[in-house]
Amino acid sequence: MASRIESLCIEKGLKMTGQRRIIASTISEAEDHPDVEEIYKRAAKNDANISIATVYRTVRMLEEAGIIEKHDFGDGKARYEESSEEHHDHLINIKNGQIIEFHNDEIERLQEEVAKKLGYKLIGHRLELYAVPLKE
Amino acid sequence: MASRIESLCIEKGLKMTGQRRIIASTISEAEDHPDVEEIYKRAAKNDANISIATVYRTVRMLEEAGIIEKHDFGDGKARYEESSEEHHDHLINIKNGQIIEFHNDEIERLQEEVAKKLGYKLIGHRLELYAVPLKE
DNA sequence: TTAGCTGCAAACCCTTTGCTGCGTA
DNA sequence: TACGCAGCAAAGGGTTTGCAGCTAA
Repeated sequence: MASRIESLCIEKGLKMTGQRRIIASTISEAEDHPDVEEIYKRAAKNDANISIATVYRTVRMLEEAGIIEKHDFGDGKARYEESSEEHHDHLINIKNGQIIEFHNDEIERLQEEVAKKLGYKLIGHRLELYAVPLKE
Repeated sequence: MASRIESLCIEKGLKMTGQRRIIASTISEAEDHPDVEEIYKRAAKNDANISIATVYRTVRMLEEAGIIEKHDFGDGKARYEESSEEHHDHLINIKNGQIIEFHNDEIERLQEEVAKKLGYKLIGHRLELYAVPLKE
């Protein structure tokens, strides 16, 4: 059966090539937030012929389609994850780079409120918490 | 009298060169969040001999000294502003790129709380609101 | 005097793109 | 078949760096 990503490609009249299938499922299976280099390495395990240019083109396409999300955690390279139903923000453990997802309705609400008070309509936001473990 | 930045350079045993003085006061006088190219252009009005490499080296030095703050609003280039007493976050008007500073104690408190609940001690954060004007 | 700084240009890193041949629909 | 796509390598944008001469302390 066609995966979620395949259905979306068909819907948009895009060709479902082997490379796209592999790159898409690589991101889908990732439980972390891999950068392009990492996606490329993982995808290459399934098809050594994929080029990094194709990975760049594919993640851009998937991002524009809203299928995956792009993040920038300040290390100069883009990281990706599959879009989820529930919006979430990220806490980055600065000791080891581990990323924890969280969601807080109250913060979300306050953001809308802040924007409104300043005379703006909130379209999006970026919230990252940089932290260290309380104890080892 | 020596400016705040000059005092800090002396304190750290750094040389206070003409270029550093100019770059520092350029950032100090800025009321926006200029990128390196922009700082370079403004500084060049006072001394046409400054090179962009020196601007890069100086902003890095000032940032490491905690004198200025580096931001990345997602357009691929670093932006700088003088560190202020009061911490603040940024709302970016995505219609025109204008940046508005704001501060919200409640959001700050909730961030600490979120981190603590996840077993972390909050060290820093990044919060940006992307928004459009409510009406023109 | 001398350690540290500057300017220049080359190098770097991540990302995008032009071109040509290939594969999906 | 035909148009979109892939691979390759070159180019692009922001940033860093090696080197040789210069300058603040």
